[in-house]
Amino acid sequence: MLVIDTETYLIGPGRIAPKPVCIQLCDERREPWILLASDPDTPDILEALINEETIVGHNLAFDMGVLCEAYPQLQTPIWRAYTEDRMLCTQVLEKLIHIAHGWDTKDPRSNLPLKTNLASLATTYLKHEMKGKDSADAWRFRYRELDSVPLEKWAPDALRYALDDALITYEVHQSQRAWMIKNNKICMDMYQRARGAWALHLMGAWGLRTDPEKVDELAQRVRNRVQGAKITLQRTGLIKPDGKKDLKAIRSQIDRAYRIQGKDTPKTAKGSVGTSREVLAASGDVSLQLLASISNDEKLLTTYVPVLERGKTLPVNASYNPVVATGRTSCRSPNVQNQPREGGVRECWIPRQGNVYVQADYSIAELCALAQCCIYMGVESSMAKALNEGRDLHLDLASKIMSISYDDALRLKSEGDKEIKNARQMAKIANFGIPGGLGVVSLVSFAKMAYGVVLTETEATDLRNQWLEAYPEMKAYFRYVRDQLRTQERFELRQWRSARIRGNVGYTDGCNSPFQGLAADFGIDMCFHVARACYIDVQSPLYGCRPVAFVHDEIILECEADRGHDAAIELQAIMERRARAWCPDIPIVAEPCIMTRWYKDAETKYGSDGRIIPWG
DNA sequence: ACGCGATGCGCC
DNA sequence: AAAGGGCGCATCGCGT
Repeated sequence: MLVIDTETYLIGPGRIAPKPVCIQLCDERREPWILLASDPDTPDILEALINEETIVGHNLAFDMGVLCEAYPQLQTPIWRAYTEDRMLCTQVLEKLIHIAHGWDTKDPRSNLPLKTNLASLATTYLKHEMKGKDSADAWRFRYRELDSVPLEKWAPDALRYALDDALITYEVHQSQRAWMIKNNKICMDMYQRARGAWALHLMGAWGLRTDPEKVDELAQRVRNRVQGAKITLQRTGLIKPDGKKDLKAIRSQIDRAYRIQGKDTPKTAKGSVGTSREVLAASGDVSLQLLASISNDEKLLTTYVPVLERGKTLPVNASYNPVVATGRTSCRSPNVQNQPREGGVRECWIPRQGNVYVQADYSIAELCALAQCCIYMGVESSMAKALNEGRDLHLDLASKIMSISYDDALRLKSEGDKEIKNARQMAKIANFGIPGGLGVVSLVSFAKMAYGVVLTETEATDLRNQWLEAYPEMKAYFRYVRDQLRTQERFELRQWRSARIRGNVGYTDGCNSPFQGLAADFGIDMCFHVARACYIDVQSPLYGCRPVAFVHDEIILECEADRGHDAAIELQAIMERRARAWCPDIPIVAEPCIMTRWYKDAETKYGSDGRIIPWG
């Protein structure tokens, strides 16, 4: 086992893999040593080590990105080591440990906020304070001053700081292993997630660009609408002279408006007057309704437009979190996983000159994963059966709701029958809502929120019963979770196949996690395999493509325009193959397409020669 | 000036 | 028996 750490030039937009200054190493001898990046022997030494050892690092993906960029000869060895489960990130492992215990705010071992930076881990595991006592920390951002400077001339603190990081990482990792064993919480998917972290890091590092003209158009449009309304609202006192909302005034006006209507004032969880768009819109008050009408544009203007502006001149480098409680990933700075589908934000993202986006997503990934979970449980699954018969799952349920055969449902749908269309809509509500443990009351609001469908409680009850009848295995699925909770308030969940542990779950999260986590597992696994094809598989049609975004069941690559078709087909093939590896009993389908921008509902579009051409 | 809880809202 | 989950981000307002 070998710890690798690097000190580098500074990071900046478009510079996520900066030039290294030195590489520190530490193995079981616990005597860290250092290689100068400028030493011509360094890449060969590293190559030999990476070919042999299990490599450990804190935020390892960053260091591997640095090394790949500085020494192209290391690319293949690094990818091989990831593929052979010889790459391990202590930061990712720490997150898995937290999830396994079900911790989310404080680390009970140290009573400190739950963080995963190296200093926090040193405190928690080693009782070692990395900061404050000396000047070593001061070197953190100054290593570029030491580029090509022989080690004899380094300030002792600069050397010590660099070496300490490697040693501490080594010691922390030993402690993590001891902790997992002592608490019987071995994080079996730590290598898998380290792979995912690597693929996601590369996506963030490559970055996304925006279309300057489109961004300006959007910004202009949205700004005008918000500005106009704000001037009016300042006169009515709902917005203060400084442009900020006066929540006190807004809340009291909402209260008044609802009283006038003879309705109860909507309250939040903590008991204050709710101020959501829905509340404002239903207030019957013109000013409040005006406020509601700009809510959407305000969100675009404050959250999304500034990021799009940045992308006009520099790559936007999102940073991904390779694992959260359910097993999914998350993304920040910016969060490219929650770009609005409506309003023209997505369409501002464009591939670099001469490229197209090759994109694909899994269809009904989580439902497929749910069916596979039932099979893993040893339960016969009619959902799996329907999927294996190639049925559209929503239409299948719709046919059962209407008490007709699947073939008749297919025929009616193709004829544009209204009743079957409605039934299929109801089926979607059931399929997407109920697996997570939605009760009747919540199902009603879920239908309204997500689909604009108004259900009575009776209708929701019927729908839920029909769903349970169509998929009898789901009774066993829910029963398993209930059984866990018969003798305890919370329990420890073990994911199928990945064996990832999630501690401290109750009923609804206990229902959700198995299938959401399984879909997340094959999603991130797919990212790794796609990225590997893009970066090092010279034989692959994806070679040279660059993944730029991952959104749970969707991946987007930049690809040279004339290679789009072959890339799309290969992307689909890898995606379906990786899904199979996790869900061997379910045929999971990926749908590829080519786009000139990030369109929300792009579909596979064929040219006259039968090859896929850009959508939109 | 800054931190933080509450609230609301974007996505899958 | 009943029970959607879970991210990130911006804003407001209060407290230190």
